[in-house]
Amino acid sequence: MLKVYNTLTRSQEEFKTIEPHKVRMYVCGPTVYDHAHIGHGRTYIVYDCILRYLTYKGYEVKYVRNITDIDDKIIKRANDEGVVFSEISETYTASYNEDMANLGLLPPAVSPQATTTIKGIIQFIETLIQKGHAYASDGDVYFSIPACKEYGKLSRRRTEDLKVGARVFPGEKKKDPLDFALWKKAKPEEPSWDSPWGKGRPGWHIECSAMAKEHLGESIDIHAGGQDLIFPHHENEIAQSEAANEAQFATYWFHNGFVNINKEKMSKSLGNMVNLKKLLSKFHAEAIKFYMLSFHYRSPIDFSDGAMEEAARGLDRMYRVLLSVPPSPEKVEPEGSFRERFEEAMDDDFNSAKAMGVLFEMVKEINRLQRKKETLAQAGAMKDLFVELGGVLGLFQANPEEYFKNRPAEGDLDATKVEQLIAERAEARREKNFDRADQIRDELTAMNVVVEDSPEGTSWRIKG
RNA sequence: GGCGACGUACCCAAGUGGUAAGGGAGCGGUCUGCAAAACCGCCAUUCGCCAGUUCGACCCUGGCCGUCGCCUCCA
Repeated sequence: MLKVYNTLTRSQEEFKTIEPHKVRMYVCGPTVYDHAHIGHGRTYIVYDCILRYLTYKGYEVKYVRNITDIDDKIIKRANDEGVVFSEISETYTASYNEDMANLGLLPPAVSPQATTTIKGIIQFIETLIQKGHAYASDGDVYFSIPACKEYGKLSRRRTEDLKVGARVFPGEKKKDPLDFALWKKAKPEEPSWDSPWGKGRPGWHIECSAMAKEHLGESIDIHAGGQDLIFPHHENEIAQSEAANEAQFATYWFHNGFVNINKEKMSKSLGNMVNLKKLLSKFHAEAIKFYMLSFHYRSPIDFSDGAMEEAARGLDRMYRVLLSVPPSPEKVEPEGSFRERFEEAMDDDFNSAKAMGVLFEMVKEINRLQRKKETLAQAGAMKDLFVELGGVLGLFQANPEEYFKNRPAEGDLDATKVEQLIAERAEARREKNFDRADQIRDELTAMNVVVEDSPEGTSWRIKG
């Protein structure tokens, strides 16, 4: 039985969908004003894993992950660079999509953009005004917090507490300091769309409510995102959606932990941002996934190069199994309770760290079984299960040979040259000229190539 | 100030009211021309500190110390 932690109730609950065997899942995507960093990477890796596990469990999942392509930060960046806002949003949307693909994440069923949902957003706002939850004010439209009794139920904040720090700034047209903008009147030179309130653009929170409704309906099973979105973003989404639809917005709210650098939050001002593309150039995509999934998704991660390298070594150990064990000739469920234990871990609020422990135990068992001819078939059967379960975490999607040879390495490696040296070394070894053989190995080591001899011959890989 | 999270071996990291998964590193061994990989063995009497509840707590309660996050844009 799958149990999940729900931020809304702050407790673990049995997972029950609105419609049997179907899951409607919405994940807040990025605001595309810069390249994605590893924090984005973690978030989308985590929900990719959850998507895969739900699918493994037999659910038909409709996964929606939006792109916020109109926002203050985008406009600011466009102004700084003297280009139109769409140039910024298009550039970084493409960059983001490229990163997601390179990470090997399953594409969402729909990846809606704010700028193509304007009609739905306007309708949504009109509904809120009609129902008395929003008001127009000189070209802006605000959501009215005093009219919203349950406001604060997700973040567990009381409106009285929030008011202490909030105030209305000059130029704002709010009735209450906590009211937030649904529609923002366009300033001169700003990108804008026509609306019943004049030219303007949508506020950040309303777009997610509108996109979720358009693609998944009024009530959804899972709404997820980084834990920083709990307040105000998700709190506001709940307020809008439940006021407009008069139905529960999302049953389960998942929030993943942050990626910190040296125990500090990544931020531009601290200059400690770790760019996802840069990381992908240094490590195999699956090593990054492996690293992220070796933590519980709700825990913070203190990222370090050392830990990342360690993860890469761990994944190497797993891939070595894929390389060395022949596939089972027929599909048989191997002995042992590995599948059960893997599911038990994942059923426990997607405990991928625990599930990876099971995977490592399988590595040891497979290696044991493959040492003897009489148990080689069993090793193959277990390897098949190993690959299947690893696949649920998004791992083992690469060809093992290529994994070891095409991995990111310092500089370019001339594979032909390597093969040539290996052949030469094999010849030297045949002639028992071990001095020459070791000399060649040293040469290869200098090229970051590890040579391994076995009864079947010599293989090589790039040192991880 | 309000809300919240965390503190487990050298490092990373799961975890449970009944006595600590897994990985990395290290050490010893098997194998190997040498190595690598793999396998076998060793590696926390102890889970920030103190008190309480309990037959029994690392896991429950309270206090303290430390680290961090949200409350303004943020995955």
